[in-house]
Amino acid sequence: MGKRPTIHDVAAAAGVSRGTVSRVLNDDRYVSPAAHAAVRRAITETGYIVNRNARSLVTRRTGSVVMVLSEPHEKVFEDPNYGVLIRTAIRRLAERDVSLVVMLAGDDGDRERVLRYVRGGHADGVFLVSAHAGDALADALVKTRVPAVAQGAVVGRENAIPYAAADDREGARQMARYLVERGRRKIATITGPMDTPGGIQRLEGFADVLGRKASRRLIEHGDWSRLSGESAMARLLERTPDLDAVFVASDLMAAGALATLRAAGRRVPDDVAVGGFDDSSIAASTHPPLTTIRQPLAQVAEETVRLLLELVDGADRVDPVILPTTLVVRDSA
Amino acid sequence: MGKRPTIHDVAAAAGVSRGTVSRVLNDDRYVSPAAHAAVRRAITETGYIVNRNARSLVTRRTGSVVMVLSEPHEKVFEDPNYGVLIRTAIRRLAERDVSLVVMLAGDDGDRERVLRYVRGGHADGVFLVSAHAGDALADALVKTRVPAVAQGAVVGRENAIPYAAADDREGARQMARYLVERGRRKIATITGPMDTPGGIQRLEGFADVLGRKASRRLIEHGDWSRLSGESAMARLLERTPDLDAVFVASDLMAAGALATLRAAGRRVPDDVAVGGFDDSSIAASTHPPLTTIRQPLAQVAEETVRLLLELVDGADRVDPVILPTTLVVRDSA
DNA sequence: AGAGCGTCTGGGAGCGTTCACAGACTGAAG
DNA sequence: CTTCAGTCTGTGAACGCTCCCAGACGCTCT
Repeated sequence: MGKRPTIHDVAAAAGVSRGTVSRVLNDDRYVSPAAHAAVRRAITETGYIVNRNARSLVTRRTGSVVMVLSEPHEKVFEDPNYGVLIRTAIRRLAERDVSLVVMLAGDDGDRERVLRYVRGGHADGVFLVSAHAGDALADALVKTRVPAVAQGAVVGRENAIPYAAADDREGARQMARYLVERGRRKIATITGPMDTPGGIQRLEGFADVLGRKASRRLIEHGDWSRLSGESAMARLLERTPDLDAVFVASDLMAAGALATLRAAGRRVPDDVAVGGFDDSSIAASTHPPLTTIRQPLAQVAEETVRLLLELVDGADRVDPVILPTTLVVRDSA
Repeated sequence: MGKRPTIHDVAAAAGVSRGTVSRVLNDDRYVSPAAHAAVRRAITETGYIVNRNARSLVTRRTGSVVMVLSEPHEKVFEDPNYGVLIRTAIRRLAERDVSLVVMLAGDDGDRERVLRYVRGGHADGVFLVSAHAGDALADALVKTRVPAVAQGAVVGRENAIPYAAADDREGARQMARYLVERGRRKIATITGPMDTPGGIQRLEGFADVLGRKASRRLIEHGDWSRLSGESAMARLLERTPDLDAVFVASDLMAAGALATLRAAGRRVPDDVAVGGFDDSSIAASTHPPLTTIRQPLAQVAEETVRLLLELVDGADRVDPVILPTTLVVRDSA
């Protein structure tokens, strides 16, 4: 197998100079139709593919962005939301011929590696997923001045890092209202971690509706994992055995809560109504299927990518995007 | 913010030449301890980070591999197995400071993009996931001569593309034997797609044990998706209402089968025993929890990565790896 | 003392692009 | 006919590395 053709070979085959080939490649102005055609033909003839390294070396652009997953290793990808996010991001980026590098940021070694990667100029942008408040990596990343966006606000850095997210607070209100309307009187909630926007705002929305009824003893915290949903539900049940509804801030945790309720002999929704959040793929497959709040996660991912690409293209600032949620009624409430 | 330091700056700071810095960077022989120390110090002082593009340009190595997911877009990541695979691969590769680019190969445009990417020399290796028999992309990839491995054999290309996989056939036998031992008499099976090793070999293992009892009317095919598990189970039930067990070739499909059985009023395991395969995260959270075959997927991913790295490092061939499975008994059978 | 060998260092060349600049050509305006 | 603006093209100079070669240096052995 011979060497791969370079821009030189194409130029020779087309009977023009490197410069002209380069202009065609980057569709610059000022290329005659004839030259353009000749180059295009030469490219397919020779099977030429540009060498991104050589290009990057001079343009300082890599044609790739990095997605950083800030979760402990065993938890990352536990929630099906990750799959939606990554799949959607890849597709959207591919349309622009940008490739996606995925990195984990679960421990210090990871974080250092990510930072080195970004500082080294190996990515045109950073797509932060599930960064928590006070995340040192997020700060360091901002300092590198490499364009960065987040899926869901980074608590405390809302202005430094643009983001797209669902309207968590209003979504939680929708569910709380629904539970109240259905005549539930003692409504508890299992929140996400209180250093994430989903944790904070879904609790706020819940409190908006329940008001004084949202007492401390009806609130428990999880960490988005299924297991944490199980144990939070157990604590709730022990403390307030007569609760008749629970709003769980994610479907995955809700699946855990369901298991605990079943083990405790509570019927859902007869004894206890359960409301989830996400409308992820698990929602429809629990028993009973979850009544939940649908957040348009694919769309969130698309918008996040759009923001990132705008920044990469030179926008000096972009506005956050908040997308509406909808109530999806199934059998659990 | 000034320019990023280059190898020149480090050389100047250390009072040596570029050549010596380069030697330290690539830990070549023949660098005096004094020079080595000076360079190391200069590197941290200046905050130098090598420019991979410049390096790649001359070495023809990129320091990254690409994971190619050959599934239709809506199905990719539906199964939690994907998460395990990708998470494990990223971690293992990170140890060697290799980054992972993830690409989808769900339609022709995707496949062409992948090919262009690999042909362009943008990855040192390819990690194929869920490639089906007759996959044109796999063939084209092999022709590029870029090192490639697969998670699970690529049917028809077992010799061209090294792989790591679980012992699908023996795993299926374990489950079939278990169901027989438990006194089940009319045992059906829902297979995976018959152009994947998991589809083929898990059916073979099933047939190994059931022998003549594995009649056509007790076999249905799914496509690994939950939904396909639901419908396959429905077809089975219609055709053979008196079946008393079913071996489903993946937990995700088994979850679907469980839903169909419940809807049909069959009790699990009393009326119908259900056996899954994978022991993925869903297995423990279905109702009832699935008795299944555990395949060490993280280990499979690790081995696949190991094979790939060996090829990248110049090995001219590596042997496939087959890992043992174990029966995990829960409540569904 | 000289030869020979292993160790260490510096610097030129080259990897495949893009970019900036200079110059050629065209047609319209003066 | 000259001037000028607009269009188009070719070429040298980077970009930041690694590779290779030539040569310096210090030993040991004859």
